[in-house]
Amino acid sequence: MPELAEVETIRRGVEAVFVGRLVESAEVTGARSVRRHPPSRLAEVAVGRRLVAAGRRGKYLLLHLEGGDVVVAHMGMSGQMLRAPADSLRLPHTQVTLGFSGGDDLRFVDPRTFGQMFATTAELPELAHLGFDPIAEPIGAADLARRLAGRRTRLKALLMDQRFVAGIGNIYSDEILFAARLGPARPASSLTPAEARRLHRAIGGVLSAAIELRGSSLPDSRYRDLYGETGSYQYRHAVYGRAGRACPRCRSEIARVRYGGRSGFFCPRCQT
DNA sequence: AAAGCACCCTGTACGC
DNA sequence: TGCGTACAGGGTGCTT
Repeated sequence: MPELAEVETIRRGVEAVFVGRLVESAEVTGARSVRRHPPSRLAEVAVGRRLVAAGRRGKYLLLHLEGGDVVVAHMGMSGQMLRAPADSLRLPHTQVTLGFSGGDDLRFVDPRTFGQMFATTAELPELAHLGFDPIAEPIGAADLARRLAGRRTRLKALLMDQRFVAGIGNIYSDEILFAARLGPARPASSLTPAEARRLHRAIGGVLSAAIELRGSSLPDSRYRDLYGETGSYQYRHAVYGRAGRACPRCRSEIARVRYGGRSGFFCPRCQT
């Protein structure tokens, strides 16, 4: 399930491989993946345009085209963005194929089709709801503390709320809260200044470390980078998916809880 | 404002 | 072996 760290890894790959090349073709083989706009729109906007930059906002990958338009991709639960030679066989569930000059495709493969791609303008109106990006546009600890103060919701829910902060999902919210030694059900407004600083530090620290290790590829997750390689941050997970196992800090049992149909993991002893 | 839930979807794991 | 079912969850939208 690609979150900020995984999308950032993909972004870096796209930047290294495709920026500067010309989009020569755009083929949609999965209509649901481009459901936001008419299927023909992607090709109309992208074909004949050069890719000038690869960006990211939260979990959204941004392909900036010559002339200002942007192709946006969200991987959803199971989406992969893969580099492949243009003449190679397509994997099952290949939804969109962008053919670039030089003979390489950028292919969007997504079995569960929760992800999507669409073309839009440089102002990105579809992404206007997103909160700050903790890596691309971080805020200070005092600013974070102020924003937490007005919110009575649980910390985990707030970290996963894309309108509050963009890019954090189920895995990294759990890992961040463990690093900050804060319980997932703590009301955001209950944090002391010291706790808010811990949370601020944990957000930056966990996400930076996860990017460094090219994201998390869990057995259940389809996440691969542009080259089809797994990440390795899953080996650093302290709590996520580790119910019943020992907390790396205090050795007590990691607990699993459910909030609104989603599971969360935390150490009841370390995280208060 | 916050929380819960159904929905979209398919691969995987599990029980019988 | 094979079939049916539960489960996984990001985002959206609706209800409580």
